[in-house]
Amino acid sequence: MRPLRHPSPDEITLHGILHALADPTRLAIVAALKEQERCVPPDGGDGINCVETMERVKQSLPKSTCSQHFLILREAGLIRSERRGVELFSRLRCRELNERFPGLLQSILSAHAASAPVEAAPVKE
Amino acid sequence: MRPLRHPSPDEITLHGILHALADPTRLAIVAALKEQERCVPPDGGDGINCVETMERVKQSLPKSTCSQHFLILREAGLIRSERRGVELFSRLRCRELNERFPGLLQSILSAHAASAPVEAAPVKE
DNA sequence: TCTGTTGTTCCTTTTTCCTGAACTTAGGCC
DNA sequence: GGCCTAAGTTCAGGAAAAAGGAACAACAGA
Repeated sequence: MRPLRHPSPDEITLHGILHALADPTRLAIVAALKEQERCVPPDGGDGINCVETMERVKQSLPKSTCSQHFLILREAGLIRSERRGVELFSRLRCRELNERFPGLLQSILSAHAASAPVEAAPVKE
Repeated sequence: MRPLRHPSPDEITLHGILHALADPTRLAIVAALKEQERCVPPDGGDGINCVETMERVKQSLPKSTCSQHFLILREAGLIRSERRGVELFSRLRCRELNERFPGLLQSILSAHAASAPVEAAPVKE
């Protein structure tokens, strides 16, 4: 099991971020982590593990696919992950991202929220 | 030669935009069109053709590849293209994009400008 | 009409992505 | 300890997407 690699702020590239967020699943994961951060300030508590995250995202994907998605998000510098026991807890690197590319993550997540409204407000029948 | 298809504002998706801009060449094209718009207000004049755009981007790619890039940008709703004679003139759909996803394009282009400074200001030796 | 330029379409090669299967790691239970 | 289970990881195969060459279409100008 190789160690978790996290890029330093100046190693984070715009291309890496856009590529990571261009995938709907990964964007949903990031949105879920952001929501967690909003609910459990400061700094989103201790993060969420992969299973819990995928449940919130309401997608059931093979474990290998999830692992890849989290790897890409981590290497893009979007999330910081930490192994605790057998689990992997991740959270957004909001502060660093906002210093590196001010407003970028916020505007993408706003656009995401606008185009994919929360399912907590479903259409009544 | 099939007609040029442009999505209406509400057909424009965040995923389409992020996917289109996740490619370095396409991001550079969009940045070049934005720069054109800045130099020739309002609305960037009549647009730039593909050859001229690729020259500003300082990339020499096969024509087929360029054609594909412009197609993807167009179908994502980022640019509006128009055939005039044998040429294809394109320009950014700034206004519509900003109404659809406020601040999104601006923050991406700002991040791009920050991470890839213009080569007009090279490091002195 | 002929020629050169611009861009498109098609098709093949290359690259990237997805996923099932086997594996690693850690915790719980007897 | 031995065994089992759950959470992720790694790897290899096939599927999907992107890149690029070649032939083509459309127009302008001589």
